[in-house]
Amino acid sequence: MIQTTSEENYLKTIFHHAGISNNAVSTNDIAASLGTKAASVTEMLKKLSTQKLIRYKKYNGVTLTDSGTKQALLIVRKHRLWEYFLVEKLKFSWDEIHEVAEQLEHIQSEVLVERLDSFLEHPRFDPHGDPIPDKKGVIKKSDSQKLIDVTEKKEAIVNLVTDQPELLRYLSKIGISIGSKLKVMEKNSFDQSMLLLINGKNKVQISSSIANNISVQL
Amino acid sequence: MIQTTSEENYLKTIFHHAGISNNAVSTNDIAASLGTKAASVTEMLKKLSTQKLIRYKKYNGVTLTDSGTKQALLIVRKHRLWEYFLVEKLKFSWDEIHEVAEQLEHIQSEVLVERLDSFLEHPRFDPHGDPIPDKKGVIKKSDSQKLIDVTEKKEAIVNLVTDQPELLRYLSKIGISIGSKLKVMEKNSFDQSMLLLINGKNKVQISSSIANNISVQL
DNA sequence: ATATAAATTTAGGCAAACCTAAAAAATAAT
DNA sequence: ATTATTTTTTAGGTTTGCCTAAATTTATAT
Repeated sequence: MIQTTSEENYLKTIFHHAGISNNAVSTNDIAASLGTKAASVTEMLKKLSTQKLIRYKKYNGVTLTDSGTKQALLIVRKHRLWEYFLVEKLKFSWDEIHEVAEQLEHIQSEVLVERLDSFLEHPRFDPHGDPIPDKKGVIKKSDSQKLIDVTEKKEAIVNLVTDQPELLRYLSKIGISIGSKLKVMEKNSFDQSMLLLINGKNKVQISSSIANNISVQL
Repeated sequence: MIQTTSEENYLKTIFHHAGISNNAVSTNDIAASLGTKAASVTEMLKKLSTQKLIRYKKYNGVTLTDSGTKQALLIVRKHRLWEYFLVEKLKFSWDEIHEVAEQLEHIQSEVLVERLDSFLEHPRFDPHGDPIPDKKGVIKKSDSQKLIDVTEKKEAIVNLVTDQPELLRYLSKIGISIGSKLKVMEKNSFDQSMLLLINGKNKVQISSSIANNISVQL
């Protein structure tokens, strides 16, 4: 039942790529995310498949089984709890935590996770605003949507951003953080870029790929 | 400079066996502690030797270099800080913490260790009473305690003895004086007598009344 | 529809860290 | 001082997770 660090990283990556609807994920996408090569991914997929953590047919991409999803959610739970700990207790800033949380998430101890959760008083969202699955792997949904889907002239409050450090640094540089008020001034219809007014002050143009990685509440 | 988990475990084990005086440690002892075989140890010793972390001559045991000692102390620092965290913040009992601390000590992040240390308010001793090295690897000596209170397998340095001439004569006869290094090999639970290893050489059995009159520092 | 390109898998290798069995060196015992 | 025993090292394998290069399958384009 216990996974190696490498297996855990594969499960987590598949989970993140599959999204809520558990879409099939391609070998190449996994390789790109993990910084490995496609051949290595194929190898690992076979291994995870024999453990019934994924459904894998040659050339067809993979999906997580229920068991695999559960495992992935527990890793995500650990990652986000540790992130919360790092920011709330150890006073890390949110662009410093990713690398460390990547290591901490692999510590194997169920009791540790539950004690940590209690110590932190059962936080529901990590410092990026991402929901923390409970110990059964259940994620409570927030009624947020992607910034890219927000219609023109609407105002929204930033809810969560991905934990890619570069993106986080860029966003903080242009003045976007969790809680920022964004007003969509213009949406460029052919490249999906948008002009934002941030906290009623600064105007910034952002690309669709960035807008795609910011989640907001209206 | 960064060690693998395995290399770190070897360094830590050598450190613990060598004691404060950095005695040579045997291949077999390392293998026994780590649950590996002597052949595997030999292999790793070669590797650590080329990294100048240990001094290794075939068939001669190993000692840590200054660099190796420093690395070992930093691992010990991390281990003990995490143990303190687990007990003081997460309410683990002290017999639950070892396994988890064994994992946590390998997390690679200097800033994490220093922030954890601050968060815990710079504890000087872990829950077992062992001193926590500072960030430079310096161990502050604990206050002295009675030899009879030293736990099994611990090493201590003789600090002072009472001034009863008979006792002094007896002690000098069996090779114990101020500055002697004592390792508690066995504690007999019903008469409180103990078997000591003196300066890494001679084994001596002493009664509780003698152990009660020797003061040591860890 | 067939050629080209892209994605994926297979085949064969490599390094780390372990193993067993046999050889060599050091230590202990007669 | 030789022999016997223990310790350590060498030699040759194994597994995990990675790699490159070549083969295969699927997708794209003319």
